[in-house]
Amino acid sequence: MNILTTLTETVSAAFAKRGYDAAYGGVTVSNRPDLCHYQCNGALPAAKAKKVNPLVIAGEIAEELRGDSRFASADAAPPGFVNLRLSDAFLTSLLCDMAADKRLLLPLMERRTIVMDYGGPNVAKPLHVGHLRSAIIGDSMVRLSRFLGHAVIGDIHLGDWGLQMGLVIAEMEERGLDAGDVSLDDLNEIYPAASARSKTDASFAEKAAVRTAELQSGDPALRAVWERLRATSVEGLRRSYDQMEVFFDRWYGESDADRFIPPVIDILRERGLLRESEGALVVDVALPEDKEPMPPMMVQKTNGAYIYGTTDLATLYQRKRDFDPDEVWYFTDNRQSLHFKQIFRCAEIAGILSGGGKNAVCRHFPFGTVNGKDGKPYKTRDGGVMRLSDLIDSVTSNALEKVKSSDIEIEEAETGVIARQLGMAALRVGDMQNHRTKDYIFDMDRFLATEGKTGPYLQYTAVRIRSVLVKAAGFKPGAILPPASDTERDLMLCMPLVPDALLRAFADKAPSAICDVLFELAGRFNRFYFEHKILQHPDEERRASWLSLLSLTDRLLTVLLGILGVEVPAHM
RNA sequence: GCCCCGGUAGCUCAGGGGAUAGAGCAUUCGCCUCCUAAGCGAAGGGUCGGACGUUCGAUUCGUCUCCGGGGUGCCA
Repeated sequence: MNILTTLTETVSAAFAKRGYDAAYGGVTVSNRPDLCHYQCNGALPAAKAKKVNPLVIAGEIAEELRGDSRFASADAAPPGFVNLRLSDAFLTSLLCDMAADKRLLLPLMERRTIVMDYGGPNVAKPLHVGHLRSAIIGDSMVRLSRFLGHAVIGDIHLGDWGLQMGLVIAEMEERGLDAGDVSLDDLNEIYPAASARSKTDASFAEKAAVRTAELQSGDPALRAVWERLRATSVEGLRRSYDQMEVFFDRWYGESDADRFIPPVIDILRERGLLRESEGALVVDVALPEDKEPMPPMMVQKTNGAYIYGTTDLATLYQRKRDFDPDEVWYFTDNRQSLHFKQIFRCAEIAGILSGGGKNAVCRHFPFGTVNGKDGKPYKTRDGGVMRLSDLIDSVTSNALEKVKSSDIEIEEAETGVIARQLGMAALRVGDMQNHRTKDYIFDMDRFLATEGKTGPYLQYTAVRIRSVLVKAAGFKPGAILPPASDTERDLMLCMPLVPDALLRAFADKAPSAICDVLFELAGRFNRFYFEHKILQHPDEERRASWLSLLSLTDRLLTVLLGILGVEVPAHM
């Protein structure tokens, strides 16, 4: 059980016992660590409701809690705070329990089947930083959800069936290229060129639209070309995702949903939801209570081709049929918020997600834009889109320089692996320390810096701990003892907050909560480490306790970093 | 036009009705005869964009406003 829930239950019971609403018993980590470890502010609103002095209520609650041996103190403070300090004995036994439990005292949650969509790469375009965000947030949510007990199916959902394919095919025709001749690099050049051309050349744009419609209607020659292009692209995508250690259980694409478009259209037609509008087929999804504009969702374009809304709907149909999930989660750019609202509503109205006594819930978890130092979307120096593969290469080579200039001697053979681990940690933590929903500024130098709140800092902390544990191989770890200093207590007090951070990250789909607790834990450990010379300590029992505390710290760091997809290097 | 999301220290960001608004970077000053100094400590630095309102209490909630970003049917 996590500490905040436990304490909230205790304090709520105290409120109830004194005749107040138990809902006032919410406990939070104190914002005045000099005064207490945890606090409850509920006496203030409780007093407001009853029109009495809040300090009196706080006093009653504190008195109620004072007999509880888990607290070293329970005090009322003006104007009406209840301040709680944990006893060293309770804190120590809590950590002993934590050390003995593989799951860090977190029970498995009720198992849900969740399909997660965190890829969305376009097979005609190279990966860029936007895909990085989707990939690492999604990947972390997969790892976290599995840790908490859920069944997750990660799907890359390739963008392989839209206008982008028609554009590429049309451009290849113009250049007289055969699909077999097109390499990954060619493909990465052809699409932007075709996209640009379509904006100035109307007849070319028309041709691309026609090719798209033909491909979607099953033209065998185009299908063959498309298959070749797709294979070339997927090979490159796999390489990038593998480098990042982002994994998917399914490599389905929009094209795999194509065969489910007819049944979906049938459902929409049977239910009388389809309407012709300006030559296209649309479904009305607006509700009377909508405050924001809610245009109808387009299902079929004037020229008969389908667009991403249609394939997304068909994909939902497929997911319901194949996985019968409880939930479907999407991690994409927040610019697609309206789009997802539309398809979720459409799916709901059409009943695509119901059946078998289970109604799948769809949720979009949007994220902000990755910007450069100028605050505008991240670009290369010459203003082009920064390719993810270039970015990874660049961060890895920067990391390699740092590894080579390290004070620690590292074998030549290891440097490459460590550089990749550091580079990916820099990218992942650099991204995820920002709240998911916000834009952030991408600054590789800062992410990879020697000092600061970075992925490598967290890794370094774990590396130091492991180094001590290796050197301590001759000593036996023993039971964790009550803290011998303030810095040790501070370290210990941080540990029960780890399960809460995981639950918060899950509730908000925000890995930044995990980063927060990691920096707190690592910072407190480094202070402890600086102050106490573990291996030199004369008292055997104390030393044994510290070794156990180190092991627990290491395990907490490793679990948290593992959920963020960050590995701990052997040396650094 | 309408609708979303931001504006907190020089920079990058936390916090989100309550106690003295916190980190990291940068700046200045300290700490390796001792387990990895990619570490630790200290100092300076804030009218929480602006105005009004609700409240015992607002950086946090509401209204308006300024600035920035995004969305608003045949791209994804």
